[in-house]
Amino acid sequence: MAVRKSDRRVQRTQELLRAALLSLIEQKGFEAISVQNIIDRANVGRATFYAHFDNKEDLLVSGLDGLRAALKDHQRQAHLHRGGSDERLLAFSHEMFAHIAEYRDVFRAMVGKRSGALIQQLLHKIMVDLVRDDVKAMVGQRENKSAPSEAVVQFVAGGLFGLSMLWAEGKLRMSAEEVNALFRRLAMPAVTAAAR
Amino acid sequence: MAVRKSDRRVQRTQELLRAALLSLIEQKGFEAISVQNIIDRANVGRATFYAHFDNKEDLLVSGLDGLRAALKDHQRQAHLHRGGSDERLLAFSHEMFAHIAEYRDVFRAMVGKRSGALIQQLLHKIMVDLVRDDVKAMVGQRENKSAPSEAVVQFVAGGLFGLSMLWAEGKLRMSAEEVNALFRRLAMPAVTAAAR
Amino acid sequence: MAVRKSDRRVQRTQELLRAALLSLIEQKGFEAISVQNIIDRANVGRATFYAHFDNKEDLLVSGLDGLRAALKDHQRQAHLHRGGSDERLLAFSHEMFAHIAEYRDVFRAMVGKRSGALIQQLLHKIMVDLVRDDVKAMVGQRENKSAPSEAVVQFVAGGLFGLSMLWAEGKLRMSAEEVNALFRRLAMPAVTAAAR
Amino acid sequence: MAVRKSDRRVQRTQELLRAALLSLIEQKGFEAISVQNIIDRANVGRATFYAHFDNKEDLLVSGLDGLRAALKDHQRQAHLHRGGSDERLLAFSHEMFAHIAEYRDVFRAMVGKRSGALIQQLLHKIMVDLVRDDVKAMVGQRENKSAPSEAVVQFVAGGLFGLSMLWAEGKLRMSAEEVNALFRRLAMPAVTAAAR
DNA sequence: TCCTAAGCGAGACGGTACGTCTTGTCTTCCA
DNA sequence: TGGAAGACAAGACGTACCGTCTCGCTTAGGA
Repeated sequence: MAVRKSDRRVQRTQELLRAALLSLIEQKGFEAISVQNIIDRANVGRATFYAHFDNKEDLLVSGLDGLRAALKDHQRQAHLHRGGSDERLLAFSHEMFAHIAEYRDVFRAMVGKRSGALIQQLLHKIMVDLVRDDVKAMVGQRENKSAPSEAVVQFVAGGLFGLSMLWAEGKLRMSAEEVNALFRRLAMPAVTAAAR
Repeated sequence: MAVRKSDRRVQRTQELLRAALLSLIEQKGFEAISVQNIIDRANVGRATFYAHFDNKEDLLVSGLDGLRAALKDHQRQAHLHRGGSDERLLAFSHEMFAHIAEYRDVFRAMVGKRSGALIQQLLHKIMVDLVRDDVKAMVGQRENKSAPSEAVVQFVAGGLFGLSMLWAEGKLRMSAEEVNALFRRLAMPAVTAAAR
Repeated sequence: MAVRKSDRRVQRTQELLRAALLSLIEQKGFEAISVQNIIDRANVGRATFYAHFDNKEDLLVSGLDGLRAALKDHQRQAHLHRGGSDERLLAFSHEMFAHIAEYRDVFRAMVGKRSGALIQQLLHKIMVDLVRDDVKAMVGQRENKSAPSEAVVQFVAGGLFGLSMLWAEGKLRMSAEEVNALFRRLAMPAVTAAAR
Repeated sequence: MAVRKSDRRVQRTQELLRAALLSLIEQKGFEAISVQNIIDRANVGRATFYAHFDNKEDLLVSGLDGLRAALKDHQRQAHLHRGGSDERLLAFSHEMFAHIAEYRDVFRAMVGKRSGALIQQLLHKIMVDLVRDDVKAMVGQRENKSAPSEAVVQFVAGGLFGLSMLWAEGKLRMSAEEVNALFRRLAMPAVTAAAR
């Protein structure tokens, strides 16, 4: 079925809300934002907000889903096209650091002091899922009992999260390329530990 | 100056509040708790609560400070007594996993879905500080430009955090000893990368 | 000009809305009804409702106008046909109590606890107008300063209203004939006081 | 038990709210008032309002209860002290018209177009109760089947209500004394009809 | 032993945000 | 082209917490 015009209206409203949320997150962090703030900024009625989203966390999730999908896509394509298995491993990280560079301010606000538990867990989970896909693909059936792949995944994703936060805060004077190289250098030994 | 009896009364009240908070965190997570919940559980007046703490996060921080101090202490002692430098490096981790094992339920509640941003950042920060002291002590002045020690610290601490969460959730069938060994195996290559 | 088909459609829609309102008033009183309730019951679009009426009070008024007109008509005919002036005076009341008997349930809902200010004032006003026509016709120019006809009108209409409510609630075990006789017995002395 | 100071605080808050409501009723009628309006005017928090009253109607009732009690009191005293039975009958009316004269603006707002169903029913009920006490006291056991005392009560109270409204609107150029005399002249025949 | 200051429970209060509801306007699309 | 369907801005509703406050009771430790 074709997209109805009213659907486009709905789309527009949701976009307005997502944009308002992002700009507010940048301004004062996620937790300090009230629904009233969002709908004022978006020029939208209160009831309309609740017609589309359960609450502000729901709105946030809906926004991050775009990011998640984009990264997943890149990962899929990398798996198909790229060359050596070493190159393929954790290939998404390059894309990710590029993303963070582009939206540095928003990202920083999202992981900063004033952010919110949900938002952090969401970002963390996205990284975990990306790492898991790559690690599990490499390890295959040959699980190493003393280094279960899931444990390695959590370790590497946690490390990636920590590194990303530090870099986003601008405390590392590095380009996206450089920090990506660093990440891979730190993570590779851990990943290979999982396989045998 | 000697401890006045009224001080003991103050002590007792604060202890009551901390205990109430802990039991409530276990029960329904940090964010869902209201000040009213806490003072009801502790049998304490509202004004009394605010006489001792600014808000529930303040109360939480005051509680975690005990943990932080204990871990720091163990770290200091390890630096003095232990033998080879390899053994000394990240020596606090053994103690930490033991702690987590002891308070597994509370810890799980603290990092779980329903926890709260502050509490996670606090725990994360404790780990970062512990890791930093050890890494910085090892690297000394010889910073490696392509792997700045602070970056390594964030990576390792992030990895430790991820691993701890997974283990606390009980999804890893390992003893504290085993998970500690695993952590050291995963982290060591990263740490040594910082020194040249 | 002939009635166009679309006029009939309009008529039908308005009738649907009026019927829906009446049935809802009976069910839960005027104030508790929302426009949404009405258009759901009438199977009519929201915009359509507002095309025909300003709001639910407007719809109500349009419904009561029928009743008002009918009573006025009867009053006019009574003035022409009936015999002695005593008989003619307040002649509309007989018709009115008959009406109330017929729509007892709706009437009860209209004056009950859950009704609404407007609806009561409307009914009150209808009675006042009917009484006024009769009293003014009788008194003519000979106003009694100590008992102005308008005051008598308000008194008698108020009494009629009170009596109607009581009777509609079924608390008076009387026929329409009997309550009408009672009303006339109570009101007559007041009316005659106005003349002289 | 003595009145505690906190009770006085409560008292004061409730008084503030009642006063705010009254002044707002005068200004724009009962229905148009929002709870926000009331608490703004009274300088009171929203929660405080709901701690004391269920909603704005509840607040109104609590205010009118004062009036009701005052009139009832006067009625009781009149029954004790006054002379002949004719004088005693409906003796409260004198007091009532005086009251209305004093608070003419508020009263007018209360029965006017923009008032509200509840408020009217409340005032009506107060009058009905006052009239009933007097009529029932006079009639005693000797009920007249063709003119049940309750019917007479409703008729007289309805008449009183109508007359009061007209007078409060200032359309009758009469003193409180004169309108009271008029009321008694119009009502007496009806009352005596109830007794035989 | 009495008395005074502090610690405390209880809870009223002004305020802010929540998620729900209704209103009246406006737009889209179908018959 | 008129009407059903329903999205929308506006704003009130009653509830839940917050952090401040006032109130008396209890309890201590110095007089």
